[in-house]
Order: sequence, then C-alpha cells, then structure tokens
Amino acid sequence: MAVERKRWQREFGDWFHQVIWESGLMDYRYPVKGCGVWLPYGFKLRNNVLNLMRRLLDETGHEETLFPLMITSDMVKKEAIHVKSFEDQLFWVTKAGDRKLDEELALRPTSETAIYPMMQLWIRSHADLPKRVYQVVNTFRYETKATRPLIRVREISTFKEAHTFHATFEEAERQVEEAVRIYSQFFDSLAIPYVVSKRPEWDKFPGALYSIAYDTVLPDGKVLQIGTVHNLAQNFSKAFDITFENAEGLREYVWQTCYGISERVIAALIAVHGDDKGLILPPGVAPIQAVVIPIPYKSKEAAVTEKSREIKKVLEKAGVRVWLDERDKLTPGSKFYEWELKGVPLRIEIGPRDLEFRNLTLVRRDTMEKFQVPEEEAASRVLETFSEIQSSLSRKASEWLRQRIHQAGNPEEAVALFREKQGIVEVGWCSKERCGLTWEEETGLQVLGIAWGETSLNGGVCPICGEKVGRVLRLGKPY
RNA sequence: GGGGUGGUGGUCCAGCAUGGUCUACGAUUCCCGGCUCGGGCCCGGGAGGUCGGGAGUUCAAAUCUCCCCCACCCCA
Repeated sequence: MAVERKRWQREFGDWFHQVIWESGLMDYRYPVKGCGVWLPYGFKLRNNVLNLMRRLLDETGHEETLFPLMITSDMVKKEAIHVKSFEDQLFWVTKAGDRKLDEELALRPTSETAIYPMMQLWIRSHADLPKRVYQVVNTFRYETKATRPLIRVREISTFKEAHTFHATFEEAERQVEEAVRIYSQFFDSLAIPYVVSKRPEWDKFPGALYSIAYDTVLPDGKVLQIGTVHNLAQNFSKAFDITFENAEGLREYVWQTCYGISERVIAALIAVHGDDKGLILPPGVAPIQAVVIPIPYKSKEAAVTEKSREIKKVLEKAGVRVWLDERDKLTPGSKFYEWELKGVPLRIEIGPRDLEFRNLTLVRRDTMEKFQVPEEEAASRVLETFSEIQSSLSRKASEWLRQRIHQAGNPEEAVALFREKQGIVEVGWCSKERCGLTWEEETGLQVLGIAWGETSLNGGVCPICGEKVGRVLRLGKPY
C-alpha cells in the first residue's frame, strides 16, 4: 500500500477535478458556468478552515461584519483605477420582473465599494481608529478564461476580506506586517507552503500603494496565488471621502489596508497534500479525523461491534472528530478505499486479532504506515499521531516547494530551468520596471514580485542593463 | 484573443469510417435478496437514456451537413 503520486503530478488537472467531486467536497455539475455546490463534507472542511481564520482575526482586534451583495452604479464609479480593472467583469442587475430598474445594481466583484461609503459615515474621530473589520462573502466576476473549480470561478463562494482604517501611514504599515504574520500563521496551520512576494508596480491591486501576495506551487508546476495583503494608503479614503478629526482638531483622510483569502486556499490544501488515492487532509481541519472500521469475522461480530462503539466514545471524549463506519453491506477493503479518497487522516481497524491482544490497528493516511497500539492508550496515541501527521505534512510540502524554487543568472538559464522543473525561478533584479518586463518577455514567464521581508541582494549585475542587482525577482507561470 | 479535442443512463465509456442488424455495448453506481468480511470478493434479480440543443439531408440519423451551446487541453 505504497504512497504514489504519479497521476497526481502527471494529470493534475483531471486528478483535481475528479478528487473534488468523488471525495464529496463539491459538485461542479451545476448548470451555471463557474459555479459549484459545496457538498456537506466539503462544507464542513470549508467551515473548519474558516474558523481557523476567524480565530486568528478575532484575536487580533478584527470584528466580523456582513455587507450587502449589491452595489449601486454610483458606488462602483468612485475609485477610477479600481473600477477600470473590474468593469469588464461586473455582473449587472438591470431588471425587476419586466420593469427596468431606474438605478442599475452590480454584484460586488470585491467589497471596497460596499464597505467604504459606510465607513465614511462611521469614522468621525481619531478615537474611532484603528478600525478593523472583516467578512466572509461570495463575490462575482465574469471570468472569460476557462473556469476551474475553486481556482477560477465566476462566483467566488468563499471570500474572506479584511479592511482596516488607521490614523497614520506608519500604523497602516504596521498593520500590513500584522496581516502578513496572521496569514503566515494561517497557512502554516494548514501545512501549505508559500513564498511571500511584493507584486511589481504593474501588477499590484488596482488602487493600492503596493500589494503583497502569497504564492504556492501546484503539482503541475504552476503558481497559485492564495492570499494578498494591500496597503491602500489614502487612495480609497480620498475617493470615498473617509476622514477623521485628529487630536489637533484637523480633518485628515484615513490610511487603509485590506487583505483577502479565497476558496483557493482549499484548492491549495487539496493539491499540495493529495496523492493518487485522493485527498490527504491535515488533522487540524479534517471534517473526520479518524474513522473506525470494524472487521467482523465469523461469530465475533457482536464483540467487534461493541468494542468499536466503545473506542468511538473514548475518542469523542478526547475531542477527536471520529466516525464509526458500521455499514454491513460493504467489505472493509471497499471502506478503506472510500475513506482514503476522502482524506481522513487516520484509520482505526478493530478486528478479532485486535480483540485477542487488546490492540487497535492504526493506519496513517499520509504515509499508509500501519501499526498497533494498546487499547487503553487509544486516545493519547491517536492525538499523538495527529500531531505527527501534521508536522510530517508540513515538512513534506515545504520540501516539495523548496525543490521547485530555482535560481537563474540570465533569461536563457531561467527558461531552461523552468522547462525542466517548472515552479518558481529567482533572478537578480536591478529594480527597473523596463528590465522586469524584459524578463517577462524573454522567459515567457510572469513576474511574481520581489521576495518580501528579505535583505537585499549583493553582487551580480542585471543581465539586461548591466547595472548592479539589488533584489531577488521571482518568475513563474500563474493560474 | 488564437488553435485543438470532446459531449451517449448518476459516473467512465463502446458504437460513428461504410446511415438500417441500436429495442444503444460494457463496466461501475443505485435498489432487493443471498454469501462474505484484516485491501475494491462473488452469485441471483431489478432500476436508470430528450445519444449536448436546434435546423437540414434521407424511406431511414447516435452515425452525414450547417448553426448554436457547453466542457477540457495547448498557445498568446
């Protein structure tokens, strides 16, 4: 029962689509393009992931809110640069029944235009600051490229966005650092590896001063953006007229940040940890952390059933999300396959042999390693195994990403490296936009940005202009 | 934006070249019953289809022609 990742890597697109549906996460047969149904199992996973996020935000002074889905055309037009980037993708509500609406309404493509006009009413004085809100909502964008479950959709069903408001630029800068800390902790808890890059000027969030993004690499070697943090400076507060009175009695525009994470994090969770058998979910967020499978034999059915129920209770008491699979029409083997597909981190087999020796047979989903533990140590050994699985998943995924980050000295080298190994190519950059764009042209890759929070690079010259190199520039092929 | 491949019970698919033998193959899934049970066992019985949509050619279309829709892949 070895762990294999052939199909996972070679036919990632098919694998991904199939696993999402067969494991019971989502059904994408819904008749509207780019929209899918979260099935009960997927919905539970989604909630566990979101609750992790909620805990992190609640602990750090954020408050959850819920703003309306529809925005007016006036609201849409407030911030010119921001609007322009989304206007081709807006869904419009133009009629009620057969009556044309006097004022057409748009479905939010993101919620700046819904939230900021209200903030203009709520923020009056420096005592109201800082203010941090977040919400988890659906947003709509008319994607024209091919849609892909969880990755490129028309209804983003799960968009967690935080918006913060501050009295000074420095405070907004500190909030950006805080957001990066929060997101890093979040992805670490999910064992999803990432690189953090400052997006180049030509690819930042429209309206932002600058944008920071979290990227990971999927099995096909393409880069998936899984989170973003933006310093908006006063660009939006000026457009939406969000001002406050400072301690000296003067009116100032607020300084803002915003940061978001979408269901792409679930896509990453699935893709990064999976194998040819299906999902592998980290115990921290798995809807079912352990499944008990009774192995009935001859006349011992009653004893096996009784023991299985007893173990289930013991584990539940210890706080384990456990499921007892008592379906008697299926053989244990077919149950094994099913729960492996669904990514349950730990399987517990209880059969005549275990009864005889007062053991439990445990099988780890991530390594398929099989071992016995004494029955009376059930709870402690199960919990211990969860933390081993968690750290093993982190280690494996980080190592996998590390092997897909390469260093190149010139465009030819970058192209060769990418062709052979995909992933991310790092090169030295002189910080000039023209040279950055040349890197893109000559490699056919896209600039992800410069490494965030790392000291500048010394030595070497830009192979394009010959000037001194000061930054690490990352290139890749994004989704 | 450019190119390619495909759409047939819930799922995966055969059939299409050479229209008729299609009352549409097979597997899986689902329901009923039996036998089993430490890796998808097996045996009976049953359910499930606007052949993506529309128009056309024809005595006759899943099969040929045209238009449309949708999905997936590759390239910009």
